[in-house]
Amino acid sequence: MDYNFREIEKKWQKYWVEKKTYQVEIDRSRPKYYVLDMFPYPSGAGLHVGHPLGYIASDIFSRYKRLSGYNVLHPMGYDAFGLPAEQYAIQTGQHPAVTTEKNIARYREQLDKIGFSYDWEREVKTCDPAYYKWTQWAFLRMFNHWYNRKTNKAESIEILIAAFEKNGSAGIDAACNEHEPFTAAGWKSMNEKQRMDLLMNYRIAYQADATVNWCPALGTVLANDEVRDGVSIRGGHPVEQRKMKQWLLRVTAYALRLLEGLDLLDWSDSLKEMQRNWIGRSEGAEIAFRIKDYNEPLVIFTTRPDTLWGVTFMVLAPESEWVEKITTPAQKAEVDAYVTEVKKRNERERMADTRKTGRFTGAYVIHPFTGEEIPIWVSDYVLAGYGTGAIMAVPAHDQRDWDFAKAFQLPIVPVIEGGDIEKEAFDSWDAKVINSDFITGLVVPDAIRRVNEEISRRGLGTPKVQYRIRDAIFSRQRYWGEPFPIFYKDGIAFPLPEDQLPLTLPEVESFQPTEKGEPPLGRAKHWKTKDGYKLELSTMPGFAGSSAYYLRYMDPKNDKALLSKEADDYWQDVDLYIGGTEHATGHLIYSRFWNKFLFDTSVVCKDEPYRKLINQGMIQGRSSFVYRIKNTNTFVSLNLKDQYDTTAIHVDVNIVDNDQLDIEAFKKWNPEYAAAGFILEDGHYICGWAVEKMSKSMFNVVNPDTIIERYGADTLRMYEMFLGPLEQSKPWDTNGIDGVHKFFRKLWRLFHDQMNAFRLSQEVPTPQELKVLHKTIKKIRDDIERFSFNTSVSNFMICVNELTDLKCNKKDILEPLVILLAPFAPHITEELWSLLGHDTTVFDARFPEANPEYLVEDVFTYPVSFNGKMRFKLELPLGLSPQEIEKAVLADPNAQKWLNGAPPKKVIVVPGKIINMVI
RNA sequence: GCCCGGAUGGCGGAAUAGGUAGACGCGCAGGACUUAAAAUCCUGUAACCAGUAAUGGUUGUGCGGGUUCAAUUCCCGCUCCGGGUACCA
Repeated sequence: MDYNFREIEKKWQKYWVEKKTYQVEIDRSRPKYYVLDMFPYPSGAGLHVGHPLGYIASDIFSRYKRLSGYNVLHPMGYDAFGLPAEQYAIQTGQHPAVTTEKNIARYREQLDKIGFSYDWEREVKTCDPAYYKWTQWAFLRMFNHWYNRKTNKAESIEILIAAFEKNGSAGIDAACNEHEPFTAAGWKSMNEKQRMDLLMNYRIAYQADATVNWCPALGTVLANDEVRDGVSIRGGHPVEQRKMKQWLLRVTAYALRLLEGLDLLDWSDSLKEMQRNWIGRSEGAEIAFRIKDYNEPLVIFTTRPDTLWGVTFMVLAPESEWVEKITTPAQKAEVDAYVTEVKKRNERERMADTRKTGRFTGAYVIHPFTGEEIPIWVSDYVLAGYGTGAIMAVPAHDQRDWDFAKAFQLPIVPVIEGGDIEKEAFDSWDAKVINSDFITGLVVPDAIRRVNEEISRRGLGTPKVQYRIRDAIFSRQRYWGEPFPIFYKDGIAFPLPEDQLPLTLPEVESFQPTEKGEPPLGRAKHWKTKDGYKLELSTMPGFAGSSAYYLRYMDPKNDKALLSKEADDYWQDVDLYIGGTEHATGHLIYSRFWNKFLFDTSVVCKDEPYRKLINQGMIQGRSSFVYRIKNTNTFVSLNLKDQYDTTAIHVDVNIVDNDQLDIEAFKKWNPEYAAAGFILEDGHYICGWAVEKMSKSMFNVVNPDTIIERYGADTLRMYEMFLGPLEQSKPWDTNGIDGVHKFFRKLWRLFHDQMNAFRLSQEVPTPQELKVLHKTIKKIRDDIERFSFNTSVSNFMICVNELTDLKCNKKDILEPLVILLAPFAPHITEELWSLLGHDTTVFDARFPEANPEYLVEDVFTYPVSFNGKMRFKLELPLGLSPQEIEKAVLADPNAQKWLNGAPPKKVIVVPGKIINMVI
């Protein structure tokens, strides 16, 4: 074999480990560059060819940066806590730590075969106590900080306590939960429990009652996607909405900074837009409506105060505490029954069902301007968690209110000009307001301003900004996660001292909840502090460990700090982050929040963690089908199947090559088909295909190991890039892989003679050869800089094709080419580099620069167009002026033919580009 | 419903700043080498029309308009596909 990729790849992978080629240290003589991949959750299924797509791209960029003189940090690790391992543990009794370790080993083996330049000395695993010590540490810091809205940052809780001692709650502007104001004297008179309860309203990591999906039979909180039709997917047990004490992170305090920070990031617009929608800033006003026969007003939030005169009813969320307070005795039975009914359904179901239901409470508010009585209803189309959990309904101009009004025959009063409110609600920003007292005749934005002024003046309300984003529920009633460094004394939550971290996950004999309904940690023996106080039983969610992992890579073995000042100062932030869009609103929000908190508290020097971010597209499966004639064991080839009545059956894509079925392998694949008959076309069985999600059940999973075994890692890497633009989703289709593999063989032959002996010429290259090389250098540099790796592969092919045509085997041409290709195909290039006589890695070389001198052209073949259509080509010297070019073209017999004797109306000459004549 | 992408040969895709549409690869067809096959190499390959042929012409980047000497590229209006999000007042 000429190009022996198996031997070459094994040899260099071993070399890299032995020589520690990819180990990096702080080196102030070189600029840093930090390239990060979103670390994987090590599932039991291993990697399929879709997973490495982003890793290959980031690896190419890392190697390119290294060759360009940067000190590149390119680490990898595992997001190792998580639900699948725990579910598996419940089913099989195997400890999640054991299965996780096994899966990690398998991932590592697969990753190593692809030839990545990770510095494995810096590997992190979120389930490692040495790692999660710092997750717990960050949680404690959040517990001990509050958010000061005056300074716009997190500050120590001690500062807050000092302020309380001096002035009570007066003068404090904090992101906090609602509570009664108090004086300094009041504070001083409080006991410890009262003070701790009060401070809990301020902490950035705090405990509060939150509405969750609670499954009593399983004894745990479930995520929305684990519940369907009011029962748990696993086991079919009923699930109810319940308010439960949970740990939360005050992400909302950072809403504005998370929103505004986006502007400076080099992320795709679509991703930023997703985050903006998730944060969901909306400007409006809070308006107080006096409740008839009641002292306290009902406060609502609206973005359209201009529609105040169109309000015909009010609606409360079923969970609103107002419901119980104001419902009249006559309505009570009906309302209670409704609220109970609604509470059985989770939020997701309520949102999915847009039919309007509700009940009248019997109570009324008084309209602040007209003095009219307006009925108060209760309905589940109003969400408890947004705004104040109550709305003013304007059915003429809000479709949801319109639907509700129609369902319950409530009046619909138009206050905005235009539209047909008989058919649907009407909404407009540039229409005029009607029927509305002092704002009648104003356009909507002016009307809003005017109403806001008036309600402020009369003390009815204030302009307000609402955010859709909510504080993150941070506790799970689960085993396989980070334990909280929290203990309870007399029912009060206290932080564990920092020197007792990490608080390691205890052993339990079962991963099920306890009989009392406590989380699995309730089973742990001695789950107490040294002094005998009970420790928190819930654990942290999946996003805890992934929120600051990029920082830990900078200084992974530090046992004194999350990272040293020195490491932070040198590595700073992630220059390039590559990963999937699925983390747009989870990890990427939490991680930014976490980083901003650490920034506020001077742990890190950067306000944003990920400067540039690229979302690689998903690789979908390309399923293959065989067609069985109904009620037979005979299969008919794709193009003949219409002559029969057939059933399409998924067939393992690994026994299909270029859509041709390997019939022998097919017979062995499933005993049912051992005796099958086949109707062939041209001697082959051709399979049909479809693009579907890559999954076991579709038999379309392709494992990178299989591809590497057959073609080598360099071919896999290049082919994944060749498939199309990085950010686009595309099906995995091996139909083109031969072309890439042929490229490597062709490249190999440039360096070797017919006997496969390495043979290069020392001759001085011709201008033509230099041009091919330098043209390629320029293109590859451009391609890499804009992450257009698919075109790089094409350009390498063109280069090798042209050098083959020139029969060029000159060292001065091929040596730079090797460096150019090294980021893409590290194994073959290391081999060629060493054959070239070097005894160090090719990655210590310098990336070649294009010399424009070799690219200078003296002639250009002009496309000559008539009315924009290209008709013929004309070669002219490049030095000519537009006038000379025009003269030369008009003199050409080809032009005369098209001009047909008449002079052109106009001639456009763009030197070096095009000639266009208008006739 | 709303937001964001996308649509180019038989297929994946290219065209980076409005300037030769279809680079590169696959597939397919024909040929060379071979007893044969594989591998390799060479040639051709958007569609349609005319011609034995070289060649010539017409159409053509989802659809309909527009701007321009010139549009895959910019603008307006649609269709379809993918993703995100959804009673957020």
